[in-house]
Amino acid sequence: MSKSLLELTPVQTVACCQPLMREPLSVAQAERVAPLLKALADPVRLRLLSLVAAHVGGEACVCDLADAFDLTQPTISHHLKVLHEIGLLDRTKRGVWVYYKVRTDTLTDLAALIGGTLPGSAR
Amino acid sequence: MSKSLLELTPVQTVACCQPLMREPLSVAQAERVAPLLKALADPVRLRLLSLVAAHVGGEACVCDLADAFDLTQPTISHHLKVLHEIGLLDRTKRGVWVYYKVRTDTLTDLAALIGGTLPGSAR
DNA sequence: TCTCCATATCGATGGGCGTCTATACGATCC
DNA sequence: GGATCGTATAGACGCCCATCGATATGGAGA
Repeated sequence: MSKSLLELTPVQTVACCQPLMREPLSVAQAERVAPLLKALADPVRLRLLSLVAAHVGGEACVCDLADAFDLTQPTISHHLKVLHEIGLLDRTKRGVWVYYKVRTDTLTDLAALIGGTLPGSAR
Repeated sequence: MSKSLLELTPVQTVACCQPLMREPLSVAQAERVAPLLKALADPVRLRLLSLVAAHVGGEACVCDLADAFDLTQPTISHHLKVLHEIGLLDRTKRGVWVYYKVRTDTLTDLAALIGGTLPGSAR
């Protein structure tokens, strides 16, 4: 688990209710979460993340991904770097190829913070 | 529930697993979700949302919120407008005051898309 | 070693956005 | 109706960022 990333206490995470909704976020918390959301807040990066996750083995190399977009290779590489540096993608080099893999824990923490883990809790 | 907002099928929502991780997001889906995340991806707006949610009755007027920030009133007003227009805040005018209220359903849908609704599903 | 291929870095550019000041709107009260 | 108070809009400015073309890096094969 990546408690350190969002700095959710185990209680907050386990309590299974929206920390965002329970008590006011501190300035520090907000400034730590915002960059993560900013990294996600791009159509290309959302699709990249989803493509990587849905790929066989949960990982994909750049060559697998670039074809899905009408963008240049440097641009794709840039987006992958953003996702990697923020902690949403793991990066592994095997031979000439670089494989990216989704860090599910980060996404899970983020979702817990945003919406909690209540299945039918819309009220 | 606001299925229409993110356009999650009931199955995707109920299936309670990360749609983002299950199959590649369509271009249309990504372009619909990204603005929502972009609206959230700002420290001030995160804190605004959280302040509104944590306020008594789940709603707060601008005057309650502005004091928590070192920003001008128009700037706060601008951020509230962004959150309102994207569907994260409801807006009600009572007399001279305007009250904002968090739309929990939108947040819940978003969280379901990002991380699913699995309590301890980090893997 | 030379070449080729996959990926990353660099520098430039155009557009979007967070913030400000100034001002407008609209409701309440005297 | 005029003053006042809460909130929103308008316009301007500076910075960040998505994208590009050009180039660098570095492993694999001949």
